Amino acid sequence: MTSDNIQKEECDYLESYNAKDFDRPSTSVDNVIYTIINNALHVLIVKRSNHPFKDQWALVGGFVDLNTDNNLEMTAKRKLKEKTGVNTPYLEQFSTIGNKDRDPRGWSVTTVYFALLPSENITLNVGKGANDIKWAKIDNGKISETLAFDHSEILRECTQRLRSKALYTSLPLYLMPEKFTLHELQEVYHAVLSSKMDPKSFRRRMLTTDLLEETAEMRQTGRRPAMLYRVKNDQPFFFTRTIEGI
Amino acid sequence: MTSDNIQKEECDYLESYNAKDFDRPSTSVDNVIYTIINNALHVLIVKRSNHPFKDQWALVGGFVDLNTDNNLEMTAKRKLKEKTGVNTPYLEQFSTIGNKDRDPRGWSVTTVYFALLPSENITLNVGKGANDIKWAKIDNGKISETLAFDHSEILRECTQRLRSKALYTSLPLYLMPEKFTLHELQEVYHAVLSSKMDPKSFRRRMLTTDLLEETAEMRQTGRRPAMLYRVKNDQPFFFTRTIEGI
DNA sequence: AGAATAGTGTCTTTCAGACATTATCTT
DNA sequence: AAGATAATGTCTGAAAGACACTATTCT
Repeated sequence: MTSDNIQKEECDYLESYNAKDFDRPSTSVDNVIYTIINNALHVLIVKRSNHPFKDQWALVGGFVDLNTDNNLEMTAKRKLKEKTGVNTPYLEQFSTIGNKDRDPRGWSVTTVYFALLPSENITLNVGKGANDIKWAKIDNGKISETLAFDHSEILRECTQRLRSKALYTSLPLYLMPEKFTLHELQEVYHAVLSSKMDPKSFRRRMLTTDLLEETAEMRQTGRRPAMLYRVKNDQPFFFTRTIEGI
Repeated sequence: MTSDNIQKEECDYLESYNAKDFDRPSTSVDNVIYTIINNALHVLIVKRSNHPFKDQWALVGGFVDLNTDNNLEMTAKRKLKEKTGVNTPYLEQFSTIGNKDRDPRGWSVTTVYFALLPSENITLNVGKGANDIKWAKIDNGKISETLAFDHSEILRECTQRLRSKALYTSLPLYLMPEKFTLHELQEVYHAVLSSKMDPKSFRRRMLTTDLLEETAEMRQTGRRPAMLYRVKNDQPFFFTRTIEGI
């Protein structure tokens, strides 16, 4: 058969193809949206206003809308913008969970993204499908609320991933406001890692790369003023060695 | 409203819920199955016997079967077993691609897994939906065949991921036969990385961890015989520093 | 002996760990 | 001066890089 014939055949096939002929799992996206508040890691959760799991807390997510979303990442960004009013500076696909038991309505697939945001300039908005929204504090990798579906497990695994990445990447930089001191940055690493690091090792690591640049300003704290830095290069950086907590 | 009432309400909701009421993307799984043949990295591809992309090469994949597959990983393992006759010693979820353009039939989501297998004991089988199957040699991150859908790009990105993981993990061990020499293991690392490593550094790294154990045998090569090793601990190992190519 | 492959000795380099010390500010 | 926070000096240690060297086999 010639290649032209195959193309003709494929057109005929596509015309007669009916997307509803086969059973398909439902497809959603969930976001684990992290920020830092009062030196502690927090995650954004919403209270569901619809069944199933009505009135329970859940991650920020929703079904893919085949009409408005060109791809999965657009679904993630749409939900994130709807709830926070901002575009996230960092969004990474974490993992996809699909099985027949996670949703009482049947076979369901969710693609989980995680986002890192500075907490300034965010105005929380309950948006569609929710009647409450809040930042939940992460303590020892867990929050006090029980989440809908398998979201508690997703949150635990995602936070574990963020933690292990903080040992060899600059990802926590995406949680920082525009200007910050090295000490403040180290506190954010501590919040993510749940462990402390040697200040000399930490500063050496941050300053020998080309990640930061000094501003002309100092943070006036009432004690010795601290140099304010800003991010110079907004690509994530991967160190060749991991750093240890204390 | 009491919690009992919510539960009752949820039951009513689920009874009236019809899974076909909303448009859903099609959901598939694709496997990037790697092995080593003649000291070169290869990937398993099949020739499609159905539209779309009929008679073109593609990764080993297929739609999720909601009746037989309890979760996404089962779909991946089912297709892998169907084509190779074996269960893979290593399977990792790589990434999920979902958009409206990747499949001419419309919005489609695929979850990509990658597998690492020793090439022994494999009997290739065309299985369903294919009329040919073969190992394609990966040269500089690419194969000579053009793949269906977005599979060429998926393969490129997945191979890049495997490469970067080889710099700080023991993953290439899953490509080895039961017994192997350190030199053979290093050759496999070279095939994955497309670059050479210092033999002293490589051996030191492999032997100071608890990954391998000596067998009582030597490989007779016609020159100085080499010690044969086997894997002692089959968990993947993460080194705290990356190794450099030459 | 010479070639080929296996494997080692050892010095250098890099960067983190440890921890004492100095610097700059306020009260 | 005392106290608090910011920042550095400097020694040690772990593991990789570089590369010359030895070991074991076959012809």
